[in-house]
Amino acid sequence: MKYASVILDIPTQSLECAYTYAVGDELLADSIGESDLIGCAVLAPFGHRQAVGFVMDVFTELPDQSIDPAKIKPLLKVLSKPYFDAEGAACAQWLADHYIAPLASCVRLFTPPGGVPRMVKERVGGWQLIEPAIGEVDDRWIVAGPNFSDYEPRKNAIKQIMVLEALASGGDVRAAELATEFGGIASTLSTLEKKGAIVIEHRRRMRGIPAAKDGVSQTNFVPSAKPELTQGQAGALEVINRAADDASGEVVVVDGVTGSGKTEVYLQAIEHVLNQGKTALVLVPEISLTPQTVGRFRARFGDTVAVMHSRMSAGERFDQWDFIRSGQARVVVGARSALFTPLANIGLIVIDEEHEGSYKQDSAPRYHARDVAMWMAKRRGAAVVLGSATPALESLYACKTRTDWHQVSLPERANKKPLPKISVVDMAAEFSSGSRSMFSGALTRALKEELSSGHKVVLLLNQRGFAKFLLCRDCGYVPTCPSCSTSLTYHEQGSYLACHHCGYKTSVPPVCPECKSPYLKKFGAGTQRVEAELRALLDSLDGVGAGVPIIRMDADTTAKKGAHQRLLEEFGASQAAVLLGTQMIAKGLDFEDVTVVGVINADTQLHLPDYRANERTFDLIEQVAGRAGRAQLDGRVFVQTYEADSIAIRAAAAYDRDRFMANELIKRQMVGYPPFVRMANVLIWGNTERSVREYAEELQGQLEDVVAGARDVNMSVLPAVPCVLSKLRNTYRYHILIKAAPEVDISEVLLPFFRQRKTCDHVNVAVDIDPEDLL
DNA sequence: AGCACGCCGACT
DNA sequence: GTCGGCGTGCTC
Repeated sequence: MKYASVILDIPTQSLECAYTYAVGDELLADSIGESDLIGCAVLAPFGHRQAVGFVMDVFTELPDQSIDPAKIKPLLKVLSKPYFDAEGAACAQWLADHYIAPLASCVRLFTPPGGVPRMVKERVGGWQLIEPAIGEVDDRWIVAGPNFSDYEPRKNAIKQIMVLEALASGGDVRAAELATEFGGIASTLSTLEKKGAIVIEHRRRMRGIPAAKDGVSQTNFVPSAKPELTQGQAGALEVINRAADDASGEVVVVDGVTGSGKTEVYLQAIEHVLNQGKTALVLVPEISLTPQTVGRFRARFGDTVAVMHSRMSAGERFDQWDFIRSGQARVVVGARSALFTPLANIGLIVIDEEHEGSYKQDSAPRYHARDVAMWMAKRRGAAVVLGSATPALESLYACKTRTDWHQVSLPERANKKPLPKISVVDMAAEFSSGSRSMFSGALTRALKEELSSGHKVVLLLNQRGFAKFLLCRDCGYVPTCPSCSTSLTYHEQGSYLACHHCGYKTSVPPVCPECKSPYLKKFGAGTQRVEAELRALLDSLDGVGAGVPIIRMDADTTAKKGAHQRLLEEFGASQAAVLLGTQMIAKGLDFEDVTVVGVINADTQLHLPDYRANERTFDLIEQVAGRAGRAQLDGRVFVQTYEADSIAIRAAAAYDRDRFMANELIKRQMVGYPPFVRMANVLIWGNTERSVREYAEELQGQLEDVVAGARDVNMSVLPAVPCVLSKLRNTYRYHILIKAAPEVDISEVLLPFFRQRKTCDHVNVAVDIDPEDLL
């Protein structure tokens, strides 16, 4: 008798542990071999009803002595092919433990969305098993039959003749294609098939990919040319290849300025592991996952490239998932969720734009793709490449302090062009000299010069500043917390300033405490208003005028599917034009005739109560500067700011990351932030302020007991305070920050407490390990 | 005594 | 997530 350990797909905290079921021999015989039972969806009896579960492990003997053998029931049915293997099961368990998340939610990461059977509650009659609505789809293909050349259609059988001609000139055709061209052809085809002139074949179709001749593979694929590597690229490739050959989970940080050809290094490193019979996984931030990005990988590796991201339809994802599972896919390019596709034999995991916050999932399980990739690589003997023009401070610090992290630099652009000169424009000075415009004199002059000579301009509106703060327009003073060194956020109701780390509160000062100016501004401006002002400005400039289009790219204008792409094409096709947008335009754009880049408000996020604020500002400037002067034309960059003396902005303007990093590391060490401490953020939210606050305070006490109970652990629980976004979508939010020394495994200490904690009605609790932000 | 309600543990 | 067992407290 075999036994299966099953995690039930019922998302609740009280069903965390796996249940053991007997596996009947006839069940195995009817479905699949025993080794493949791991990862399968199964139907299991559970109390008086049935539930869908996933097999985590298979045993030949009863594994756990504590279970009464009489209670064990047999599994009823195997519902699917395996979604993951033993390695995947181990990963799900690790995710659940490390991120303190329900195991069922971690297992679900491995299943193709929409393609999984589940139990659904009916209005009458209780629970019902719903088999997946999404599965394989076939295309009908018309292929020449045995009598193809002999068959003579009647002269008036026009449709028959057209079909045969199409077949003779273009080879195999899809029935659907012929139908769109010639209209109803069903009877025509059946006649031709009867005569043996054609054969109709059913071939598996890949949704989202133009149908290829034999369903999947392109027969006439020619890989794109491998360009000669620069010295820097060759050096980076060598380090990566060595790490891949070492197969011990080493990490290589590729620190390459924009345009330095990081992608080519990835391509050749992937080729290296493919040649050894291994596979490769490439993660890209969701917004950078454009057809062009995928195209570069397809151009080199052809139809062995699978793609996986959240904007694909459920059908497309299912097809790609199945393509990967079949083993035909050798390279997977995708967003963070691609980590969980069934790619076997991974030799290399590339994470591009490694510093991007979107690699952290913001709902349970709150995993970070980089950390999951590193865990996987270690287990499976792969190497990890972290690529970025602005690697995360933590990554650079790890390279300096750990032997299994390596850093390689690509300091030169592949086209040998120098990086564009960055000018910092002090907006406080502009203001005191009488200008009230949001566009400085220097930027206005540059707009006029470049647009009138037919070049393009990119303007970035740094909108990551929804938390309002107070700013003195004369001296740039921003009120900060006396004990936390973060800026205070402005609260409309009650008109007070508050610190969201320690709870410090103070009233709004009537004049600037530094220079006594009454011009205290509450900060935060929208793209629409900037667009209107920019339009007025352009229309007033000689040689520019109303003919120059402004293309606005923000969350609003890119909401529709394909809008992002369309706006970029519009910008590319224009002569002189301005692209005005939020963060999303900071990276990946590659237009040859962009000669000016302007950052309207570089400092808004400097004042967010976020310990990464300086780093994010530095990154943003470096990233957006790389958009200028990518081809023959020289580029200029203007950074407008009220914080002209801020280290982040000064150092970014000088492309001096070492200086920034040295300064920032000292600050982080003093105030106690990563990489010098590890953090966990406990979020508490619910419908009434009082119940949330009271529960948060109770939880704080319990957590303090937990930490006190853990011996020799350097760890502390900060007081429960309202979140920066204290009221969000009608829920009230509190948080408790926990800090620990870097060597402490926070999850290990907190896990038992949260696993046994009873859920509380009306108040929800979530733990965020290594939080990306504390808002 | 009889019943409504809420809490708590079991479910393999 | 759902059920049933059990204790509490109110009602007939």
